[in-house]
Amino acid sequence: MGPPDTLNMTKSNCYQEIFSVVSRIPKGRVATYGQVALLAGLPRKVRLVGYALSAVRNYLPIPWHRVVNAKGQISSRFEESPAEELQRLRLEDEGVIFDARDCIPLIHYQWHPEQKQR
DNA sequence: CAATTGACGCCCA
DNA sequence: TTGGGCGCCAATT
Repeated sequence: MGPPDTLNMTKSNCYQEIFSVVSRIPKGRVATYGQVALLAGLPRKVRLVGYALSAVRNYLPIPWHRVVNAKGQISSRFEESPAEELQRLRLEDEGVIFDARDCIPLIHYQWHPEQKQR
């Protein structure tokens, strides 16, 4: 079971695009699922983003924790998952502050890829 | 091959 | 303001 450093579980270009976008989110910033879908060129396939992220493995260098829903909250998994807690811890570790309603003020933390780094 | 399932987002009551 | 419902469509079973 060679731990692949490549996304060998990726079976489509959709996933590649999604992971590519997520990988560009800077530390300490967040992007919404809809935003990622848009940037990946998949305007209405918002749910596919969440689907793709669920396939991400821990050893893969993808900052999946920087993707939150449109309200700025950490999206609930199917069932209560430690991943949700981990996501919050990672974000706080990057300097993201949650408000009293467990929301991340997108007005302040949302990523704005002004110029595509090329 | 057909049905079900999502780590969502938007609309409307 | 908040909650419920529906649309999206690839992936999975």
